[in-house]
Amino acid sequence: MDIADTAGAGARPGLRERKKQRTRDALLRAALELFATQGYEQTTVDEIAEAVDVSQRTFFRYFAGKEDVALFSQRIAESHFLAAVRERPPHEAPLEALRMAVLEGWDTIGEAVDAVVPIELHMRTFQLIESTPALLAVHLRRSAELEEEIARVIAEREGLDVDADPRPRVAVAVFGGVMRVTGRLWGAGEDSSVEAIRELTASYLDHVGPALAEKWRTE
Amino acid sequence: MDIADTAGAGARPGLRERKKQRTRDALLRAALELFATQGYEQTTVDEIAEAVDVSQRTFFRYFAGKEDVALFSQRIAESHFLAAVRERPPHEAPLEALRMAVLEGWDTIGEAVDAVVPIELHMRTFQLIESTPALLAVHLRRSAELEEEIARVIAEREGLDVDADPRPRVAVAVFGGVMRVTGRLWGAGEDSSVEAIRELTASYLDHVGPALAEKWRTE
DNA sequence: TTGTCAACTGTCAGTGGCTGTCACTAGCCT
DNA sequence: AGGCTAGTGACAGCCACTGACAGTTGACAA
Repeated sequence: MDIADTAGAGARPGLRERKKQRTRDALLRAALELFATQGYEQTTVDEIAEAVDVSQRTFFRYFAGKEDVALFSQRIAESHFLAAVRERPPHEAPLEALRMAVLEGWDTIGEAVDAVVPIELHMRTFQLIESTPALLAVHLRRSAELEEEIARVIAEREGLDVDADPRPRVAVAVFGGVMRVTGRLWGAGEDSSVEAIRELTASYLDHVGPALAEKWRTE
Repeated sequence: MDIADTAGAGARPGLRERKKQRTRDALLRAALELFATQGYEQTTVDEIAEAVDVSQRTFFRYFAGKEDVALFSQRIAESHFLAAVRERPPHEAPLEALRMAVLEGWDTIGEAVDAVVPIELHMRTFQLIESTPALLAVHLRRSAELEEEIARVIAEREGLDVDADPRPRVAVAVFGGVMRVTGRLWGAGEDSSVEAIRELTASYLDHVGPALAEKWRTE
């Protein structure tokens, strides 16, 4: 038994492991920085690798592909949100739980992401994704996968079988639809702050009821 | 003035045009057939071109890329659905109009698509899209674009400004969310018939109300 | 009919994302 | 100290896609 093995959370991984972590980190930041300044398509993998002074081959050993780097911090945000949903008190109605989870997710996104990437860069990357067709496509597919997971969580909360009762998936799909619109609109807008998308989300969720009403005209 | 010019709808385009049409058609069918039998990723553009006996370069003159061919008949289906929405009587509530449009869209999908591709092949391709990550991603992005267009149509129906009132986009997003789930579930299931997805769609749309309810447990 | 023009096509060369292979270097562990 | 192996670079190769150029073939007028 070794000291490092007993050090618990503060365990210092070996030199090899630390080096790996540094390389992955450097690649990630270099990539996002390049994407943000030159655009995604205008940046080649060779450039990213060169900026970190490793071979292109090594880049592909750390990331599955160019898209993978671009969407890396998004993945963290996704699991952050998923965790928030799981922690919602069981007495809340499904849609209320989802609503609270996103809002709280946005409030605490900083702590979750900052360890890997500065939030400001994360948000700029989010905007980049919304305006880059190739990235948006993959992002949407992954969102669909996330929705499936969330649907299972909701079903469990309510003690239902996802495959037997359509409501979990429908509820999550409805919710996901609204999230997508807000993401798009936020990305197209000027204000790239976290607060901006948080408020937009809250506002749009409030309009789900009215949007489903039979008659929209009030007079 | 030429006979061909006066023949109206039955106008016979020149030989050159006919040849082009035949090539495009041959490429499309060859591609879909190959995709259906070997899978999308296992099929190279060279194979498709070779099957039609044209150069690879020519393939790219007809289609923007490999994805483009795979999603070609989908595009027709999309505009078919969009047209159906536009033709809905103005007295229907937004969500009702959307619901009717899809259902009617499925009922008449045959006439719309068959001119270019046999429906059976079209439906098989749809399933292929759902099970091929790269295609699904692009499909979802295009669906998002379609939603934007539909939101404008809905806004116009109701005499609203899309950018001022959130309801059109929210309503369409909700609807789109449900459509996506049904598409996914249908794709994962056994029955690849048009009727199957039509019924699934109708059923899931009926569950939007219940899914948004405060309490799901009835007892 | 013939000749000119423009559209369509094939060939070739090249870029960029991505993968397999293999030899070599450098942490790790005894 | 020395063997083991994870991690890396160099190289070769596949595939989607693009630009450039030259050859071919319908379209159209003289």
